Amino acid sequence: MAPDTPHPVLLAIVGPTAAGKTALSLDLAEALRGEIVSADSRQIYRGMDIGSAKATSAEQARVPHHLLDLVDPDQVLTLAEYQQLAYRAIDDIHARGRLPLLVGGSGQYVAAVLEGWRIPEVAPQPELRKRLAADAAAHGAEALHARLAALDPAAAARIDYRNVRRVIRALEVCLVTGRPISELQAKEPPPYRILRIGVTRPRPVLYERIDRRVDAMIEAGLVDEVRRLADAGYGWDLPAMTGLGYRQMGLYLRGAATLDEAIALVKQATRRFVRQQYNWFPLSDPAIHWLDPEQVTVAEVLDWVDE
RNA sequence: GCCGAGGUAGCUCAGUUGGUAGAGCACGCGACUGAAAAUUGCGGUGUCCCCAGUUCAAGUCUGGGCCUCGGCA
Repeated sequence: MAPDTPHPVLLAIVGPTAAGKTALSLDLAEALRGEIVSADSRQIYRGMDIGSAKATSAEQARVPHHLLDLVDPDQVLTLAEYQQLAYRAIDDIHARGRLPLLVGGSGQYVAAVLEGWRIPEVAPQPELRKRLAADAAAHGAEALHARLAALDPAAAARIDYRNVRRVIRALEVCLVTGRPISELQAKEPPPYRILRIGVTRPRPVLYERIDRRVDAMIEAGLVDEVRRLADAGYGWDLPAMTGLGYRQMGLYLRGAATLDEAIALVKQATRRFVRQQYNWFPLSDPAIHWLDPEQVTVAEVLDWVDE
């Protein structure tokens, strides 16, 4: 047989919010004839542009973007659906002879794509979830967790009983399929040569950038954007409306906080989010080529990508 | 200036009859397989304003000082 054709390359740009992933990925995509596949759980919503720091129309004109504006804020796009769409977009970009860049800060989305999570094929069952949640409220989280332990000890051992949301999902899969969720979960790495670039900054610098970015979002009209969504009838409990910026502006619009308080809350929540993101993208991960945009030039990054 | 209240963790504060401190938030570290910017676990934080005194022992009692807030002038 002929030597294997090398797997096509997938460039992944990961890292915490406000570190500069967008700027770097635009430069790289232009230089490498690439197209951007967003891995951002907030930029999938139409009408949520400022708060989600979505690429502007000017930026989207520079480089083709995929997986933005997929659904309205009252619609749900599940992880499994996102994963499928991402693979489709990546394969399509490859087929056209271009380079896909997976860019985003939603750790779970990135992991699902790069690690090839095989996600149990059980769509959310709203009424079952409601029943289980009521159960937990009535008899306690431990009782619900005990139910899971009876059906799937391995899964129960991995999930804290107080994390009711994840206990419910695990139970949901076990009850619907009749099989333990822990047996249905697997990883099948996708057939790409994956290069991971992590964009990072010293923590204090990052926090400073967050503060400035939130201020810029306010100036760009975040309050109006959120008001428009609320006026359109999107409820504050929707997943889309609980995102950073939207939730806190909601407090302001409902009179539960002053604008200054709401702004401070956005900044604080974003810092917390950054810490959570580093759990998905550890600085110690040898698979990630970390860089600080202040320390390297795009040309140097390109050299590295070329190997 | 007088009267009152107060100074304890980055912030807001709790601290029993004296036995060298603790909550929330912040902050730090983790988990994560169809809600994930969600949900969730763990963990420090420290001249207890300063000086002197009483005491085996002072955040706690006494005296003095400094500062903050409120009221009255």
